[in-house]
Amino acid sequence: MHGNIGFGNAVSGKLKYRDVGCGQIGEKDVGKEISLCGWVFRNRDHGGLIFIDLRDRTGVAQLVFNPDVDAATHDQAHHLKVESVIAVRGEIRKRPVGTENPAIPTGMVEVYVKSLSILNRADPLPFSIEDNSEVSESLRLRYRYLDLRRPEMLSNLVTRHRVCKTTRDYLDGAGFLEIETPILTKSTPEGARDYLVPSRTNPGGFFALPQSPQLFKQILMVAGMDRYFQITKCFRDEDLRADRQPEFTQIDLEMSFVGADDVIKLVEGLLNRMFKEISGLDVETPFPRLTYRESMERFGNDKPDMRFGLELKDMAEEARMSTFKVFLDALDAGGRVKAILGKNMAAYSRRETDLLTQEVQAMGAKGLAWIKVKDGFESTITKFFPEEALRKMAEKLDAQPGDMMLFIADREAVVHDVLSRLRLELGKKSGLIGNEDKFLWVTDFPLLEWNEEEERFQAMHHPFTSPVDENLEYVLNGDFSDRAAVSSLRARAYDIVLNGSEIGGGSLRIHNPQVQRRVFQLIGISEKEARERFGFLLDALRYGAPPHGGLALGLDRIVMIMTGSDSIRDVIAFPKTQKAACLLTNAPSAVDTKQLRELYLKLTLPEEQGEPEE
RNA sequence: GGGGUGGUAGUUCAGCCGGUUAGAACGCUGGCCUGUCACGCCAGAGGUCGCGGGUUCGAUCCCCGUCCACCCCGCCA
Repeated sequence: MHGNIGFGNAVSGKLKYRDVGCGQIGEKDVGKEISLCGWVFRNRDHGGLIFIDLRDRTGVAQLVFNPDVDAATHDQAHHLKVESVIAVRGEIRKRPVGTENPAIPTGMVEVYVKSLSILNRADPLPFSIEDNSEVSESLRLRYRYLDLRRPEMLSNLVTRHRVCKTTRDYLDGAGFLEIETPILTKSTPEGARDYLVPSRTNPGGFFALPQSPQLFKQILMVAGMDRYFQITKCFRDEDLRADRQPEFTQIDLEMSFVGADDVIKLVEGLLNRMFKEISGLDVETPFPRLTYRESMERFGNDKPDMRFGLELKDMAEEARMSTFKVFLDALDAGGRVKAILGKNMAAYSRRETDLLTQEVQAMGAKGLAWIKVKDGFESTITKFFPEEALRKMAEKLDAQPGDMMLFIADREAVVHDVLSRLRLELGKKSGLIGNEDKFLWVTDFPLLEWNEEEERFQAMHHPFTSPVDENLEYVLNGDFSDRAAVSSLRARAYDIVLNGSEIGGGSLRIHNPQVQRRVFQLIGISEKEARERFGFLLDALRYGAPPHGGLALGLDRIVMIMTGSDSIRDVIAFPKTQKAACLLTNAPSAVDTKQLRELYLKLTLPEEQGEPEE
């Protein structure tokens, strides 16, 4: 339980509600007369003696109502409803020998209640306040104030608070200023869909809620703030997942006159301290680093879970030794043949391998090739391979008898995508995932990625990310029609990955207006467009912009991992559903036409589904 | 936008291969109980089977549509 609350000073008018928290009484207090407040957690009415567990944020205390102490109070207690809020006054006594409860911190003592006042009588609850209750999520969200009474939810919010507190302490100590940036801001072109806010005072004009404070923090660097941070909400109007909310919180920071290593070192220090102070874990720094390229080659994605092996192995050489058309065709078409180890999967039945094949097909692969390793090699495709190739492949994968080798041959993107997902699944299934937290930096991201639909390049990180020094000359003077050259540009960007989850990312920014213009050009933003959308940034870069860079950490995801939560909703006090609705307040909801008129808005809803009228 | 899982008492679930009175546990209400801690015992109340339509003599069950929650793909620089 968190912190020592100054309950002794909690005075409202002349009435002193309570002396301490329920969880704070102990043997040291035996003999004292005190006041407690809280919620009726459990009610054990023996007719004569009545035991009530009184709960507040600090814990639980057992109250005893004895008719011999005060008959009227005892009678009152007889009618107490669960989750009612009460205040009691009574004497702390040691529990009789043999009736102590070692399961709770206050279990050695109990409060003999002399007087009781019911501050708020509770109706029967829609669900009970228990940690292990499996109530439907919609009910929990609708009655969030009840859900949050569960100790587990409280504990999650306490952890969240402590992450914020540690962050503020650490960054303050490192010379950072906490500065707020606007929530009503300008719509950005690249990236996620914006949440829009119409402007009454500027008819037809819209604010957007920030997807991140990116531009403002860069402007703060130009303003000479040197080191900025903020724990702030970001908004993205995209579809939700178990670890994604439409509004989420970032620990956002930016520093002047730094290189990537400075930012990385600072963040390693922050995370190290967080995990030490909150989880009691000593996270080793510096964290390992992988380049994007290496991460893709070895794990198939840019946020590998480093808690287990099962690395992807390139099998092009062995495939070339074979006469297996599927592999050869993939290679000839410029694709890849790679494999992963299926630990202890040689016993798979035909049915099971078929199921696995269906799975990878659902992920986008054309098929799955497999070779079981027993005394020899067993598969319908071994006949296409010389013995030497089979042995080499087994060696690369460190396959032992009893294992199975799993191959995907396709375009590189498909091979990596499918195998990385397969790797995760196999890791989980085989119980190979260790329980030690594994941090990782992924560096040297491509500057741009090709967008098939729009047939143009777009920024992989964001358009303000600096290219690496070696690419600066090309960015400033090169010929952008050379797609291969443009594709190979790399960014001074870095992501921080924890247990296979991207918990943050950042970069060194462009602080030269000419470079910024050329990058806009690369991603197909015209001079005119750049002016309209980012004129203020381009201007700022002309009036003394220091080299700067920073990073943003996903607070919700960090707290999720620290608390072992499966859902981001369990670490947010008032989260939204998968449809981005708030079941507590019923937002979003319709507004009346007067409000719309004031904002110069007219609705054009799809055909009415309410009244089936002709 | 697509795929999947679920929706039956206040809650968590069972059930009904279409049939007359839809069950359990917990909770709730009343009673009994002076050492419990998920107290115990006895009795009782409690249902639009998510919603709309269809098939049928008859639908909680079958069919179609729809809404809600969750998981995933697309999407999320």
